[in-house]
Amino acid sequence: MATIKEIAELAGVSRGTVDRVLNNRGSVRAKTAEKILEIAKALDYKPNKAGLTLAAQKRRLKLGVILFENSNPFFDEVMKGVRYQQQRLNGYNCSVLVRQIAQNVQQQLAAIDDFVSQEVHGIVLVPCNAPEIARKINELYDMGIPVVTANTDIEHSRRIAYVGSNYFLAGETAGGLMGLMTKGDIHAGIVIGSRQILCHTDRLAGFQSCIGKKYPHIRITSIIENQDDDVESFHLTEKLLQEYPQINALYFAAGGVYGGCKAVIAQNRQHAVTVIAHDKMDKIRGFIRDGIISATICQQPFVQGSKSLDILFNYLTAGELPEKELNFVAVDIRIAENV
Amino acid sequence: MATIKEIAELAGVSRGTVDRVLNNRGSVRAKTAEKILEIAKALDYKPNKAGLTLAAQKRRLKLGVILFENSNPFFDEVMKGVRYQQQRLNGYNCSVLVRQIAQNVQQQLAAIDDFVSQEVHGIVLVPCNAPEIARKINELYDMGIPVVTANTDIEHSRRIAYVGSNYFLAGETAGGLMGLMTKGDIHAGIVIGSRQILCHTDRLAGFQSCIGKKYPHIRITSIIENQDDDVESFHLTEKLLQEYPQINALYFAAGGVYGGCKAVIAQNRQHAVTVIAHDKMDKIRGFIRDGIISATICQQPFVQGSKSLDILFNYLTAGELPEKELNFVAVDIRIAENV
DNA sequence: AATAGAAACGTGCACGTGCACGGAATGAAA
DNA sequence: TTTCATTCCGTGCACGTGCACGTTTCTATT
Repeated sequence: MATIKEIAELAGVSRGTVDRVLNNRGSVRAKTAEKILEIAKALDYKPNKAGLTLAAQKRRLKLGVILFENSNPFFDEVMKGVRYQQQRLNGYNCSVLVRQIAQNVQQQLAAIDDFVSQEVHGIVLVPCNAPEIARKINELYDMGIPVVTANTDIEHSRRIAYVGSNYFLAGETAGGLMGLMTKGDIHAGIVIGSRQILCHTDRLAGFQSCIGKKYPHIRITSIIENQDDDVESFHLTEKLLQEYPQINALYFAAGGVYGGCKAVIAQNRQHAVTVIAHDKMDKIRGFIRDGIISATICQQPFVQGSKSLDILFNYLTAGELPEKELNFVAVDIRIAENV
Repeated sequence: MATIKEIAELAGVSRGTVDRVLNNRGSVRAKTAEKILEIAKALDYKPNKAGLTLAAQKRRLKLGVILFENSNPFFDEVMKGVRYQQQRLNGYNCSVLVRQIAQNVQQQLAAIDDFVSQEVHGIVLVPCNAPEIARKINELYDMGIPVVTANTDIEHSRRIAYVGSNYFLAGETAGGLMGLMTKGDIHAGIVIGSRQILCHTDRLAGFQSCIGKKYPHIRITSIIENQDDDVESFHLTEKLLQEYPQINALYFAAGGVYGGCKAVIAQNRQHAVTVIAHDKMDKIRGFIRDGIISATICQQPFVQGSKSLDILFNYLTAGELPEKELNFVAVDIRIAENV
């Protein structure tokens, strides 16, 4: 690997000049610059990462993470990934501040401002889907504070990267699993959180698309909304099962899986109903192990937490963006055996 | 984060002395050492990783990778992970040499010796299961050349880490999928590579264990060995299907999946037979997409290739071992939708 | 008490990069 | 020719660590 020093020697100039050319900060004669660029190209110069990070940590890096409070157990898992990366980055003299807030545009804006006043160098954000947030992200970008979105993306914003699921594909996969795990006439009920939330409707669309294309033996009987709430979910699912005794499959496209399963058990239908769900929080892990939930599709919360921070850190130290702006985590299927 | 310099100043000694104490290379008065250790503990000193890597690359690191030649397409995927990491590590002035050899103890020993004569600082190895190899690994360890095993582990050896599947668990998961994806009386045929190969028998044992415990509707009709060869696999599977017309499920526990599927299609049984297999090489990806293979369990070859090198590099630069000696890759289920 | 020898410790360089400061060369105007 | 400003470029330090070398202090022996 070529170093700046080597290039400088070959070009007969000093390291400083090479640095100016490579990071084009001007004040170099065109002829000299050309010569240096030529040599750099010939030697295939790539900046040494250890050197970059070392130089970058003159200023002790401060990163901020904003995600939703742990009313949602999913974010506990994301947090584990954040914690892991926090510890790792600590070894690079980089500190990570975490703020868990309610899912609320105003609070989110306030949290961002607070981080700015604390002079963080970059932010990982699970954005609320509002134009104010998108505008704020662009402001931050202009101020030189890069933002990485995690779990949920946001349109019309110059976030440097997104780390999370492809929700439509996850829905399709859920449909595929239900298709493979059922035979004969199937009457499927679908439980989603809310039709207002993009992630939920994306999954729903994917599911319907797959069923429609490949599995005509499955008929969608009813779609209900449980607001991601277990109590609500219990009652609505119970009502659904009573109203449609022919239902023999359920797809939980979002939260409230625990409450829904409880309703299935309360009706003693757990052997008659094939349940497909998402994620594998501790609360429902037992249901997966016992086969009450046949399969679940996970969005790798740990990876989301750790990777988003990693991307931000690399951007700030090495000035390096990931190849893909959209870093989709794999659609991860779990059944009783590999949960 | 505390630095050596800070500790030195607080202890009223020089950086060199602190270095000697922290890396206990002796020649420091007990009282001084104690004082330094105390301060280091109080400040929670952790060596800075960027500094470590920078210091380590005075000697240009050379790593060696030995895996089996691409007669086996699985290792092409592993190679992609190796290539990725190779490029990344290049940015740390670390070069990676790769050697693909036949699955043969003598050749493997020769390849190792060759790497040693080229003065590599560490080796990633897919080991042949032979005591000579284990002994060689221990020799290398004593010479200060650490070895990370990938894909297959080896007993009684002081490899610093293993990166690969838990084969028994993967087999159990295959059983679980077949159980979930079939109804009624099932007669299952099993095709493995060889009973001599530990990975294959581990998967088989896991599969049988799961079926025996949870899915009495599945009866294992016959177990055949195809030596991981597609031509062999085609003929044997064809014979199997002819001999047992009642077979309506197949588990391919190892290679030769392509040949086996071809036999199923040749018999026009693809709609009657539920096929579960492992891995998703390009060759069989079409079968997965078309639903001829209902599900496949992957061992994340890319991760195996990249992670093993990463562990080795971290060990050599930061002197850091992963928390777990056994780094199992997740049991990764794929169906048509998420392949 | 003198001296050798060992133990204990300090100093400086290397690793690769970024950046501030200052010096040298160049050109234009007086 | 001198003066001045601008462009261009070299030098040195910082970041954190490891290690070779050199120097000082202590202990033991004559």
